[in-house]
Amino acid sequence: MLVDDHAVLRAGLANLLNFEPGITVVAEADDGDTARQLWRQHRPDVTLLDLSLTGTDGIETLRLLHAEFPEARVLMLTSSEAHEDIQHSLQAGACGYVTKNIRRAELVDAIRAVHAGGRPIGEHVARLLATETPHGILSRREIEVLGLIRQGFTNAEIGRLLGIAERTAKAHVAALLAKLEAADRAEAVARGFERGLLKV
Amino acid sequence: MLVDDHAVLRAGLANLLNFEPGITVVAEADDGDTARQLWRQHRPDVTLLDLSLTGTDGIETLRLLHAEFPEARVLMLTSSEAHEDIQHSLQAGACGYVTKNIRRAELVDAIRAVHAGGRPIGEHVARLLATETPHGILSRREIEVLGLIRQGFTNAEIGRLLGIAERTAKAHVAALLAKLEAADRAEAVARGFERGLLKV
DNA sequence: TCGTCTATTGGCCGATCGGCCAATCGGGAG
DNA sequence: CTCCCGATTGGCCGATCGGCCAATAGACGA
Repeated sequence: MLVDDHAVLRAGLANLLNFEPGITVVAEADDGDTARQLWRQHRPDVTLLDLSLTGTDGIETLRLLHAEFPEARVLMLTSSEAHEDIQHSLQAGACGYVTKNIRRAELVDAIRAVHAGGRPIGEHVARLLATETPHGILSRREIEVLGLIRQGFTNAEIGRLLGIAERTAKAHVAALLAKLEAADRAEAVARGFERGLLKV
Repeated sequence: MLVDDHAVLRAGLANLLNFEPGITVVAEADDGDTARQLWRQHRPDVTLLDLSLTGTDGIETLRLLHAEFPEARVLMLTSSEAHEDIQHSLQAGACGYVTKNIRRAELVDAIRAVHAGGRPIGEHVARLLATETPHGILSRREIEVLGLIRQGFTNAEIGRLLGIAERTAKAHVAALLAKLEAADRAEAVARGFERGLLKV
């Protein structure tokens, strides 16, 4: 089963995969809710899932699907190379993770590996996981503050909104800037989006 | 000719299009420079171009290609729904603009329309252009500055990087803050992501 | 050709930011 | 029962920001 919000990619991929012996695309979905519904009907051996879906995002869809059907075998096929996306996907129950830059043969290999019970990680992705080491995870308070920074609030306003002193808000900002390795709040917001802490 | 950084999409699309009578994929490129080089060799009737390319981006590639070969007929095929991307693509010489959510038949129609001299705008895209009325679309320069803000650069650094005065960088920042209705650069970055001007 | 839009630059100024130092307190881990 | 961490607060200060005023030149569409 294919789950991707790009109809063009789905059509092309379906066409391509149907030529592979032993592989048949039995269903396609362009959003998470449809995907889970179709899964119940078709029980596909393998599901290719994109992260960027309209409505329920890919991670959440994966989480819900996995909660309902722990036996579902899902291979993430996405363009994101974010460390968090990989980690969250695998933690949410994905069997594998490959990027869309993968070549045709490698994708087919990965699909067969997932079907056989393996947990393939794209070569490219594996390299990412090996090298990158995030310096620290944000506390809840810091994520909350980051959400307010995103909305353009000053430290004083953040303090007022959270019922704390401006000085304390500044401390939280300083802490999250360090953890995100950001030079200022603007870069912190960008890092937040990149790490999946903030969503569009 | 196909220009897209996702090998999976190119492979699928090529496979699919080669089944359409009268359509043959003569070349594929995954970056802008390769695209222009291949165009010189193959002189394709129609070029499908994505906006997100590594290195020279899609708009710049389009601009360069159009400057060298004004007769090139390019159909933008991308996932961005940002007003700026649509406007800038058409101004840079694109014959048409469709999103990857388009269905197979519509894509084929659009390709034939471009070949015949038309300027097709995807149904979805047309609706976007008609309905949404943002306070103002960002200029290319402003988007460029926004990209630097995102990376945590100060106005002085932005000026240095772009070879302009700090004062001018400040003017660009002020302009984009107004257009994005953002209180500060942090909110501007967030708005940039929300509008699809910035990508993860 | 005219007017609009964009890119460019200047000065001035109060508000805000981010960094550095240090401190208390409560809670979870070992 | 300690130790470490996160949340909280304080003062101080140079750097940076964002707003307001005005101006020139080139490009592009009507």
